[in-house]
Amino acid sequence: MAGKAAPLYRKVAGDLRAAITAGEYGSGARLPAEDELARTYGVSRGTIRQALGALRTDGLVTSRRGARRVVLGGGGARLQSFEELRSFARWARSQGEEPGGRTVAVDPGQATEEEAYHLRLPVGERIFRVLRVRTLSGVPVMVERTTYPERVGELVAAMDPGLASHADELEAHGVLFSDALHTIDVVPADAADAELLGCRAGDGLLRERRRSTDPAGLPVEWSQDRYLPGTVAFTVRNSSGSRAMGRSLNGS
Amino acid sequence: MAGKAAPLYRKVAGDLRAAITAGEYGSGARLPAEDELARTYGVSRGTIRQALGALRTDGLVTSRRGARRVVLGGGGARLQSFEELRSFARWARSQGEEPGGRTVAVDPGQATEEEAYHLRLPVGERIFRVLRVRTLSGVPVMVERTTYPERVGELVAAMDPGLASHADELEAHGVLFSDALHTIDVVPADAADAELLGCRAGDGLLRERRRSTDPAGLPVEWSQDRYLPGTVAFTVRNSSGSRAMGRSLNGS
DNA sequence: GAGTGGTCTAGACCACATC
DNA sequence: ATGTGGTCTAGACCACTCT
Repeated sequence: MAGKAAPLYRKVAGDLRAAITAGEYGSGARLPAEDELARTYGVSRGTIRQALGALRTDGLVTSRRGARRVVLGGGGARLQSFEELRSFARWARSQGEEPGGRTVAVDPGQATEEEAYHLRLPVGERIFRVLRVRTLSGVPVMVERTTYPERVGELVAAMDPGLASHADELEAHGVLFSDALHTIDVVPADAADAELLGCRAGDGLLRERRRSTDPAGLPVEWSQDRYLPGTVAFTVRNSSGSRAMGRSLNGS
Repeated sequence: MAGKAAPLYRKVAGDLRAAITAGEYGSGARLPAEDELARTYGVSRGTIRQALGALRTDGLVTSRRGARRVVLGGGGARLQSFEELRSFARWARSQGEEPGGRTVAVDPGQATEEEAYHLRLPVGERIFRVLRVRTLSGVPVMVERTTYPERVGELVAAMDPGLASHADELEAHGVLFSDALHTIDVVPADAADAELLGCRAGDGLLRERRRSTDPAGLPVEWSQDRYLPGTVAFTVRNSSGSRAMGRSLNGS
């Protein structure tokens, strides 16, 4: 079964990515020139540039006008290359971990001002609040509090409480996750966190708040995840050219 | 004095960005088609696409084949748009805060295995370790432990201990920061952190570890910053198309 | 001065959304 | 059926790096 034909530039990017991680181009090595790559792959320079652009935002190579591109990545060691927007379950599987989830509560309700703001709904609109505990290989590592707009919440409410991945199930129902804005900080565990995660109240937890939207720009979730210290870390790459990250004051 | 001529696509991107934040296109509004923008700006469609690509990675607009682009950003409210790779001092100033710094210690030494790995140097190579306390409006908010390769460390060692921005000074000496890989997690404060930040040992601190490289791909610093809870949060955007972020196991 | 990446153009075809 | 964005081509000129 042939998959849906990938664009040319993705094939080229995949090839180069593989060549780099396979060690054909070590750290600090210089890539072939764009014109040369265009000849060897039999495509135009524009396509090569599109592929190299992807490697650039992945942080695998640098580029500066006038000089050959230089390989940045792993000096022999593995530097995990992260793709796309990933749900907890998908990320866990990609790490060779077994993701689990237990839905503690699903409550319909009316949007507070904060929820309404993040979901772009009128205050008081019907929403669903879901509280879940997420596990890796059976060990609780994260508490997830998510607010869904009604149309999405209804789907979630109907799911098996032990389902490992809500995201997969939602996509099967046509709810797609396209863009997300994340805010990461530290917050003390409250009583509920402490009980669910088996830590002490007041312990510092790694918090990720996230608003996700579908391809049309409609918010599909507003979530607040709290991770036990030492279980996960977040990684971000950025470049002078491709702005992808920032700090912000307070946790507001 | 005319500034160095900005590329066309940046002007277009700036124009559109301004139009969006000025409210000409509210949240959910549809942008003009690429062809129309190309005509109104008198440039080719490729240039328009380059500009729109920048807005896309900024998280200002979505895009899907077949449909007009949709504005994502703030529903009337300010959604701070972060640019580029920023030093602590520059970021603070952009937030209207007064950044400060106090260099506690500068020690020449030999690279440990970890330092050597991150700076891509042989173990035992000469490096400089710098310990600084960073303040906002005079209040300590962060402890910064940075390891520099010798050529950079020598410059830092010669700087005024009260200098607010090492990055500005380094750039003036031709040391440029181009790419960075950040890892964010939570770590308990040690005795030194507690004293310098005025918290208790064991308190959870927000930790950012960072390796920065120059435009040629050479590492220029390996840093570990520890922030007092509640002082800063990190924000990240990502999309299905432009991969920019990931989680990783452990803090290793 | 030769090589290389950054920018820009003018056109083409296709897949998908929308009406 | 039409409009729109995604992909691709083939050229061009310039700014910069390297030697």
